[in-house]
Amino acid sequence: MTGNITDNESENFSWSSDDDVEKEKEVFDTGSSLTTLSAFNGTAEGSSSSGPSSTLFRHFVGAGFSESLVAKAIEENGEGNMDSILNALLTYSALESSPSDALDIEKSSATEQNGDLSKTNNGHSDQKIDADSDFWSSDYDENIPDDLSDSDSCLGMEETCGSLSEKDQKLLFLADMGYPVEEVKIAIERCGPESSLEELADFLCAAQMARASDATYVDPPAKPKLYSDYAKHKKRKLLEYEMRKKKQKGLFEDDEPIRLPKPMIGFGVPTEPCLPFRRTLPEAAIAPPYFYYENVALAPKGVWDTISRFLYDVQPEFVDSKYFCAAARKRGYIHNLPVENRFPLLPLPPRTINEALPLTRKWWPDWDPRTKLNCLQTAIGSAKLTERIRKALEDYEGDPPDHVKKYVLDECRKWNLVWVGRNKVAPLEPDEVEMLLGFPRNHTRGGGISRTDRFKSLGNSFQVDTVAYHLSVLKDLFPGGIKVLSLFSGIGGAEVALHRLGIPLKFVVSVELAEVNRNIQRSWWEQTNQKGILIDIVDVQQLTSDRLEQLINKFGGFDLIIGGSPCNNLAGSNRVSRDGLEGKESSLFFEYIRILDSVKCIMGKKR
DNA sequence: AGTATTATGACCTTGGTT
DNA sequence: AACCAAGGTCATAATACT
Repeated sequence: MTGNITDNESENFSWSSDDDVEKEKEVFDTGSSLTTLSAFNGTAEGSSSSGPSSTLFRHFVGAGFSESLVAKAIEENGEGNMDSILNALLTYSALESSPSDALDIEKSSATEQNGDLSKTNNGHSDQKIDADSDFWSSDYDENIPDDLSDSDSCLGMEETCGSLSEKDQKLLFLADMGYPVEEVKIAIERCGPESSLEELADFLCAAQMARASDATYVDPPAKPKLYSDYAKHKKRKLLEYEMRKKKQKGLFEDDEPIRLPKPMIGFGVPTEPCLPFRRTLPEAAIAPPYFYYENVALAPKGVWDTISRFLYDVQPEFVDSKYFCAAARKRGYIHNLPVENRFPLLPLPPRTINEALPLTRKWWPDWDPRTKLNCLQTAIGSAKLTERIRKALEDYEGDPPDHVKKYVLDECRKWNLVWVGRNKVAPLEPDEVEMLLGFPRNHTRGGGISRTDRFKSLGNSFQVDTVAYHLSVLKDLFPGGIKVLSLFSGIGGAEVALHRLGIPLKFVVSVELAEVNRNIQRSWWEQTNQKGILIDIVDVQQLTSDRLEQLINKFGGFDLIIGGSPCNNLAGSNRVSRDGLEGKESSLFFEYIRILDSVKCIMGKKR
């Protein structure tokens, strides 16, 4: 697979190969970044007004905008308003490039990507090249006119009556190409309703090829004629899509917003059947180290678009942990890990409430249809509430009337209450939460942590089985152990996941502000007889580029940078300060990308 | 002073109807 | 298109209690 990066093939990483973005980054890092960074580190405490301003600057530049434009955008929009800055930058860029060229708007940095395609074919672009040139080959250009003419009816229909949804259009179209309808449906679900025809076709094609190599399945013979037809349709469709996008959103909006997939299983989960999937990473994301970023899936509008933009335009993988355990946990993960040949932690955890909490079975009324818990949060239901529920139920001998059932069920869902006796519901205990999240029993117990803090720490953590499934591909890549930089690591979900996968932890730098969490992780580290080195860092701002360089020099770089930045400004449960990415804690996201970029640069220079 | 308890909506998505 | 209704969400801050 294309992203497999081992130490011995470090020469052809993309940062050294080409393009202006990288050059700019390089120049910037060797030059002014030092001053701005040190200024930032030095004055961060004092100029509390707008936190990571120079970090912002640096990473807008890192994202490919020129320094002067970034400076201008920040000056005009203020440091606090990130969206405005982004909009301004996108506007500048759009104005700079020719606005008449529809295809240039397709990707946010279309011109650079075109350059990439013509210049470099290494790494990830294999499949892309296939799709663009080989597969739907030849008469790409010549046939556009008569293709347009012979498809006018179709086009006109769509534009005038517009009754077909975009999804249905894609479905019909791909079905027309000879793909089975069921497969197309799966592809659309898996790639998301907003996925492009290219993505869908890639998906379907990969599935077919995978099956072709599978002895039990006899693939129908390929039909070359269809593919050339496809080339024509594809061209027209793409143009059409661009037109519609431009019409709907205007020039300055970004691409289609990221949508949540249904079902929310990302590139697959061990418990659900799915087609094999291959993905093509953006060029900029294919370079060591591996990174893995996590946050809540249901963030305010546009947040994931922004996050994705800062993480090299890698699309998030949205996964609901209800496919791994008995509790839901809808999260987005942006990573550059391979997605083939994943395997789950064994034994598979119980996936229903019934199995996970067998003692509740006896008391579970048949009018409570829940089989999964909702998201495990940081706060639990109050005693007053469970008392109210008990009293509401005690008035009736058998089944309560519907309105009481609804009240009880609503509260049970909202607070994840389970049945522990006749007419008695209760919130989960901390050890039950530990188990559901995949942590060893008593992971967060004792050592001076309060019960309240246990719930808080657990509620803020990874679901270990889910993350481990994604990280499982690292086991073959790093048989001798792995060097991890763990940001906002909390109670150490990432470390626990790697450990349970049997991947030796050679070297872990863990950044965590809360002392109770550091204690938990240190305690786990010692109890599991880890042979590697664990370095605690309290504040993420202590991880300056100097410090990073020092650490990298000492231990030879990092293999994996993993972390989820604080979500409390994004989470729906927050009634007070759901401020999006500009929130106080959410801004730590920019520390994540600062550190990721910094490590990439330092490690890049070493090679 | 630290911990436990409690009350406190809003935003987004989805699905349905008008 | 517009509207509505419903479900779900890695939380915060005031208050009470040790």
